[in-house]
Amino acid sequence: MPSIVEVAKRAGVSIATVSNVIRGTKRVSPALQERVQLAIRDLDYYPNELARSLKVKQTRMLVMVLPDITNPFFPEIIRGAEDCAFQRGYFLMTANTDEQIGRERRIVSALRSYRVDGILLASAPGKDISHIESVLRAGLSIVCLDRTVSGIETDAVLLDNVRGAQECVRHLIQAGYRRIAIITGPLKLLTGRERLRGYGDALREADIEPDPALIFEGDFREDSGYRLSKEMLRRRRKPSAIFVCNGVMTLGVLKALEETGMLCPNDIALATFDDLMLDHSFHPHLTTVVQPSYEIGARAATILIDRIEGKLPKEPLVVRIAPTLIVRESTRPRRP
Amino acid sequence: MPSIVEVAKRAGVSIATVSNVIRGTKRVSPALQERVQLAIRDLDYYPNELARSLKVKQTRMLVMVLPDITNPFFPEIIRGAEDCAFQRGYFLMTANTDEQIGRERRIVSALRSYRVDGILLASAPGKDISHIESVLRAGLSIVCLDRTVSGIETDAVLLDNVRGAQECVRHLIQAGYRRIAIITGPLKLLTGRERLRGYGDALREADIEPDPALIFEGDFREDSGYRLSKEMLRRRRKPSAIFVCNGVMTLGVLKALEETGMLCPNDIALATFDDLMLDHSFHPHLTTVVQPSYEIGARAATILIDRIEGKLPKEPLVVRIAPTLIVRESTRPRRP
DNA sequence: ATGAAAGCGCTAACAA
DNA sequence: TTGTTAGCGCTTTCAT
Repeated sequence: MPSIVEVAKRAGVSIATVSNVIRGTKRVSPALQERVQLAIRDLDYYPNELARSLKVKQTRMLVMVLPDITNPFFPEIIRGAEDCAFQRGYFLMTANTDEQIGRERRIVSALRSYRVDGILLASAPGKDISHIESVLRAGLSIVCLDRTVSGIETDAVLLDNVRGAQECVRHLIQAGYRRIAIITGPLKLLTGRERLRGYGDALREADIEPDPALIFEGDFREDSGYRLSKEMLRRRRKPSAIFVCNGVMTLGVLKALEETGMLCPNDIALATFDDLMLDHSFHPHLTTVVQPSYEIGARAATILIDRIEGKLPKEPLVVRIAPTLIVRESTRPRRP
Repeated sequence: MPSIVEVAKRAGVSIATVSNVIRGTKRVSPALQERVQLAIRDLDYYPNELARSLKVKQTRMLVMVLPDITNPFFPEIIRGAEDCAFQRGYFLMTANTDEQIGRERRIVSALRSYRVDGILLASAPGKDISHIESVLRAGLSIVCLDRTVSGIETDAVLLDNVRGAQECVRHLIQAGYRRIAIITGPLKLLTGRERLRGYGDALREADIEPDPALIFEGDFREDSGYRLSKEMLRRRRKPSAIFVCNGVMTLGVLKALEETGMLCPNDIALATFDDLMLDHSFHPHLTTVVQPSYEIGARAATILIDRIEGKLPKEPLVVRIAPTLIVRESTRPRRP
């Protein structure tokens, strides 16, 4: 790999001149420009970003740290963030923690050593958040995504979970359902708690007292959807509708319904968070709270870069993004 | 961010000593070790990997470049590669090209400037592959994944596509189907061509002459699955079975079946590449050629690192991974 | 066992 | 306009 010195030699100029034509920092005569460009091409020269970063103390590198790259909810977020980063001259990559706080710590440490400019973080749940605190103290910018790290004050882009859940359950009520069960996310996650709150709000709004026997705490994984719905369908007093708090769990619920031989929406209505591309193939099509994932990613990246570039006031900025309810057949109005 | 100098000062030693205790390169007396560790902790010091990399000319950074992070086929590959990389002391991240060769070029350029040690590449299709050639010439290691870049000789980990398709179609034939249609991938992709070949091989093996009217060239996207199966189902002489060459297109096929009111497997049998987690929710469960994605990722990373560390003979190493056929209800044996 | 110092490839302040 | 040079934070050779 040639260095700037070799380029300079070949072009017969100083390294400062090479640097100037590359970065356009200073005026360089057309003749020299030409010669330098030629040398660069001839040598197939790529500036060493490590050296540059070392000098200017910024890498223009951003990393999105995700808990579970397998969750189909994330890819669009990445795309949104990537597009935004690129437009503003940053480079964005992705790293995966597998929901393990230990891996998250390791990754964050590595990113610190690589001196990335900023981190987009959907944190794995865990009580030991010292790695986040210390990275923040060190002056690295972090924007939380989808979930916050509790106990940490930082910029964040979150879905308006309460509202999404509320609108969805409200719709179920209007469609004539009253015994509405919920399969929540883990209640140690803010996301989990907020969606449960929206559920409760909608019920009380319609003067229905939330029934603890209809509240099932899942963990956002497929198996919990399966297990919990099996359990609820075994009961004598079954619910007339289920509201599932994320898409992956819904896969489990569908499996349980199939095994139980229950038909949706005739035997039981179903509404869920997250579109999983199932709408095409699964029958009936599911009523869904859709998150604008691309926008979430783009907003988060925008805030991160604004923060890095010092364009934001000191206080943490927390943005709530509104979801959209898409009504489909799985919640067809109930025959009276 | 403190530097090694500050650590040295605080510990009252030279920077060489600090470096030695961090890297364990040389013996350091326990007393000094202690003092250095303390200083590191006190200052919350993270070694500057940029500076280190600049000096030692390696970053221990690997990047997987993917064409479409939205395709559920990739996440497991990432996990496999990540685990392997981590075990061997490398750090792996992911970047996304969106199937656009232009983006791929930009990303590869950036990675070159960042001086990453190696690239795992599932290349976007495109005829201008100069960026790959030049990066290879520069001595950077690349391992191709899932698809090769045609015209380039480099290490690769590929699925045994011919065999996967052949076994699948062979199974259909044994189950009593004879008019078997195929929805292929883009035939400009090796993957697309190989799966078609396996299909043909299986037919000829059973003395069935492949019928051009049953061969439909798709593009691995959902819409082509939808469109092409609509078209074939409109024909007077319908096929008795469809073999779909990837999972995403199958979503489209299912949609078409539903709209046409055709039932599987009674009206038509269905077999497909790639498990999309649909097996739980979609009825009937689909006969599938499953790719061992995790293993593909892990193998690729292993080869890449071995290559980087000079442990491989000079010739490109091409590994074929065997898929597994999982037979489910969608290809139930035909009533005679 | 410890330290001094050169140098990795670049930018930017300064000189010419 | 162009060039010289110090220095970014680290590793490593060579003295001590």
